[in-house]
Amino acid sequence: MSSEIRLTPTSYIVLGLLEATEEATPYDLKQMVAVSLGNFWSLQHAQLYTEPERLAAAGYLEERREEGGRRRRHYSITAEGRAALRDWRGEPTAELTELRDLALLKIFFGADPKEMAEVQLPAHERQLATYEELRRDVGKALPEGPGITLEAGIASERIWVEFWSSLAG
Amino acid sequence: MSSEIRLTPTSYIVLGLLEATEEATPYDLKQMVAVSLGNFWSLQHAQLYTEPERLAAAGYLEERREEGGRRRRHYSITAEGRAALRDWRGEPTAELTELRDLALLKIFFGADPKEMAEVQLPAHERQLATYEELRRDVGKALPEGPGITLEAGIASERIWVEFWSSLAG
DNA sequence: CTTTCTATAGTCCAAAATAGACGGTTAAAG
DNA sequence: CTTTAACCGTCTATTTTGGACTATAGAAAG
Repeated sequence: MSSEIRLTPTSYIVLGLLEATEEATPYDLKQMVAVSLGNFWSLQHAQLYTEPERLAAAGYLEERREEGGRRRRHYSITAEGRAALRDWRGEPTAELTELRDLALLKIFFGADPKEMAEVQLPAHERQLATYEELRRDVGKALPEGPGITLEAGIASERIWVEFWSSLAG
Repeated sequence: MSSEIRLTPTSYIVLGLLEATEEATPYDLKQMVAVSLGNFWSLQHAQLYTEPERLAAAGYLEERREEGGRRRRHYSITAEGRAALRDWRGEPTAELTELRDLALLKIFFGADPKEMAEVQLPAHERQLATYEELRRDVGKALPEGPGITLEAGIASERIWVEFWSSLAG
């Protein structure tokens, strides 16, 4: 049944999304990612095709393939998958936020802060506005987890707006 | 002389560090990363051995190999390397911060926020303290770029301390 | 001196992730 | 019917990760 595979964050993203939906195609997953955690954890769409396959081979998911037409693959989570997800989720992590900011990297190596701020400030303002709009529109309806991450996103964008403002002079 | 290679952030990190030092071995680079941008842009030490080789093959670096003993490789940046770095640095980017936060990911999928906060809060407090200490000790001596990124690190850690505090109840 | 310990320094491999090109299918509009 | 747009999926090359593994140099201990 299950060969040994390493479960990565990508794996848990797939498991987590499938726990909430009972069944989904990679394309469905792609859509879900796009509107939710894609905002704070980027991943390649190709991975949403290969990862479920890997997970299915290891027994964490079950695959059902359409007979006719597109022969889409539909995945659902197994008991084993649920268990793995539960274990992972239950284990708090002390790992720190990893920040990958190209603009900051350039500045570290001597880019002009003011010029950079002129480009970064509007970008972050837009992002902040998007999040706040999201909160206004669907905030109340969100499950606790996504609600909290949305707040985190807003808090962090606020900081960046402030930060780049200070450099914009 | 230079075959075509794709220059990634890793490439510019190597070029940027070498611009500041004239000459360094991969091990030196590793040390530099550890004390500076390693804080906000993680990379694998093995890359600091393979990347310079790649860059040298493409003409962006020059390699000098020790004759005796360890036969260490010493790299220095070429005019071509400097030009590439200058171009990259001069081009402001609108790309947003990419946030990879395992704790947030777990919470998104239903982990207990309070439990998580108990682990995350002290971790971020420690990190914030480290940065502030760094600023107190060497802050004034830092070049502009690293100084700004340090400020960014501090601002961002402050937010996280605040954020996790609010969840710790 | 020779062993042994520690910090230094480098290499390697398998697996996973990325970038992005490319190719098909379905449905709807004209 | 045909065109177009939205939908859906696969592929390859390259880069990155994680982490095991090896080796050298110098200092300290016997």
